[in-house]
Amino acid sequence: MHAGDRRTTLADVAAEAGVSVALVSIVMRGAPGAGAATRERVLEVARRLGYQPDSRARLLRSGRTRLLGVVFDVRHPFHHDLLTGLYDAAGRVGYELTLSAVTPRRDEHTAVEGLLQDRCEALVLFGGRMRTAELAGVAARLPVVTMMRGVRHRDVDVVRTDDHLGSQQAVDHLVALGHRRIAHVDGGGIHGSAERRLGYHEAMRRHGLSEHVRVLPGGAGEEDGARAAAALRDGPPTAVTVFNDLCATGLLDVLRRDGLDVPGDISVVGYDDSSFSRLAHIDLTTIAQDVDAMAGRALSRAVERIEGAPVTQREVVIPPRLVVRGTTGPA
Amino acid sequence: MHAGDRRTTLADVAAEAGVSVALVSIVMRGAPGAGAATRERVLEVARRLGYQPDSRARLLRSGRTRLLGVVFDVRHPFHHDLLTGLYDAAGRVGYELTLSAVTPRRDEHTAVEGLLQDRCEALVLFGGRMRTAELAGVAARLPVVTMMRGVRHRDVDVVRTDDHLGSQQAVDHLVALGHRRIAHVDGGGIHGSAERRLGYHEAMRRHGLSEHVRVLPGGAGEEDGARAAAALRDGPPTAVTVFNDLCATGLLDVLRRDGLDVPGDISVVGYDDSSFSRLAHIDLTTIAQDVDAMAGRALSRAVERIEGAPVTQREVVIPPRLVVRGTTGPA
DNA sequence: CGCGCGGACTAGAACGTTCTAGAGTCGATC
DNA sequence: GATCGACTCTAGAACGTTCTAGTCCGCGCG
Repeated sequence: MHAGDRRTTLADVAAEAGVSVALVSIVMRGAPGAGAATRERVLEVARRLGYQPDSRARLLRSGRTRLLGVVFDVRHPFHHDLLTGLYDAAGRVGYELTLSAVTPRRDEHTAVEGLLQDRCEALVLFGGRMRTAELAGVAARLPVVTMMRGVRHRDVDVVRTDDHLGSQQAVDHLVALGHRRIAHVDGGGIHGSAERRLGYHEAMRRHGLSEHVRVLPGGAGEEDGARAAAALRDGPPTAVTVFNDLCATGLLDVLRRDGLDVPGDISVVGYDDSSFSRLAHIDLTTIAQDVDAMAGRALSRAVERIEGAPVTQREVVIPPRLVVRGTTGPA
Repeated sequence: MHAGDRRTTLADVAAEAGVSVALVSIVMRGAPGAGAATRERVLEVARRLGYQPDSRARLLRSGRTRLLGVVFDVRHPFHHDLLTGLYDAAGRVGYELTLSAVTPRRDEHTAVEGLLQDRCEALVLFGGRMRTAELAGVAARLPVVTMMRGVRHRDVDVVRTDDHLGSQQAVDHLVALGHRRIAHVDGGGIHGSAERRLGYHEAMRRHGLSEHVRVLPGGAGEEDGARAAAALRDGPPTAVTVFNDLCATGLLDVLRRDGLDVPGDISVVGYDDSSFSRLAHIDLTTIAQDVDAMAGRALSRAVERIEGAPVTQREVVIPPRLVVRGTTGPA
């Protein structure tokens, strides 16, 4: 059924309507230069023949593609929120998005490679582990904006959340509730964990609580949180800030199994506002990243670079926001 | 920096290497018809000039695109698992994937439209609410495979899980544990809920438990599950099968707050094996869909249609699998 | 009456590939 | 020594658009 039949092209429509190909092109684009009557007739014929423009041919001819490549990881729920924001932002400035996913068996290089062949005008990379040198190599070809990670290279733009500030917001919230013995569960070597840890330190010092500083090894997974909870058994603090939500969930689980009441005996703050942290059953107080702001800024950085505007600020840092739910309460 | 400089093309490489454009094309494709020495030299030049093939031009010329369009919803975690499987399957048969996302502010029509312009050879649609008539309209243009929903139209292929069987597996599991008073929380009008409800009925009858059949109104969300739990307060059954995991989570939460022990007092089975159901804190027994099988079958259906193979089986139904975790136990 | 002007339309070249057909070279076979 | 085949390479058309540079026509104006 779909075997031999070529798709209808401008030429088909032109022949049927008895006009030139160029004129049909004009009509289809809504460009000026066609009479009202002809325009009407051409559109009718196009509809009747089921004409669909071929974006490849279109873009091939007109140098610009107005196409932005996005690399995201299917495993990271936050990336999906970000995609939503990015589609919105792209629509506003008249760009299209093409997506390329990273999966457990499809790495970033493959994903980026695919987008380069699609002749995107810029790349937006969510997180990822590509080395600065590799990124620079890509950035020599076309503008690259990375999100949710830091990159020290003048050709690579960065849009990220102020993790340093986020940790401080968590601590401030706990201190306001009367907590003093506040521990922090670390993220290990993962991107962002150093900043979150430093923010914790900073806030504790600011509140004159340096003597109560306590940092436990953790990680990005539930099991890391569970291990940290076990380590807390001797003399638990009254509150904990945790590297991320998943880790916080593992911690919470062990605490509750140990018979502790949350937030009665101990308060917990996560980080990321992952979708599951909203579940009534988990109901985790956490630090949320401002998705729309991040998407908007990433997009405008990309467009500025494409259009050759001077780069005023290579690194954009967005303040996060505390979301208070049920895992924090008075000391 | 990225302003005036055209990207390097085959012609540039050809000129620099002192050969014809056609030969460079041959070398870049790894096609036979070039001497070893020249091949080497051309590759070197291409690398030096940073040549990147232009997939648009390439595909434009060679009628085939070997491109499959995929429409997924950013909000649905299960779609991401499926994407992973689909990338794998596509890689195996030499097809590329282009993704188009549905977001809260970007609907299915927009997503499909974009893919049509990219000249995909077939479309794979995850779930979605498009009406059969609309789907048929698209399917008249190119092969369409829908997943995780039923469509009664001879041009639209379907790959889905056997929800009828899944519900029965849940009931069988509970009966094997000694449960007899087993209730079902319904999904309301959502796709798939009728089948899951019927499977429950069927299994209860098969086990001679028709007198204990009890169906409660529910839905897809946590709050629906919470409401169902409240409705159970007078004379709770010893076990419940629930429309999906999110709903089950809401139910669980209320049950536990009511002081019931799960699975001591009551067992709960969810449906979908959503990522959060694996969290230690939730640890939900559930019915999992076979992602790899679904992806594989969807892909082979698409390819068969593209290549004009006779359609032997329009609807592929994959059996689901029970995943036993911590929310079920002996009666 | 000739000229210029603007609107409607068209021919044909581009865009960067791939594909078809064929040209040239060299060594082996008859 | 002519013919063949294999191999390497090339010229040029094609894909479906958009863009540039027109042509054609009618009309108003000097």
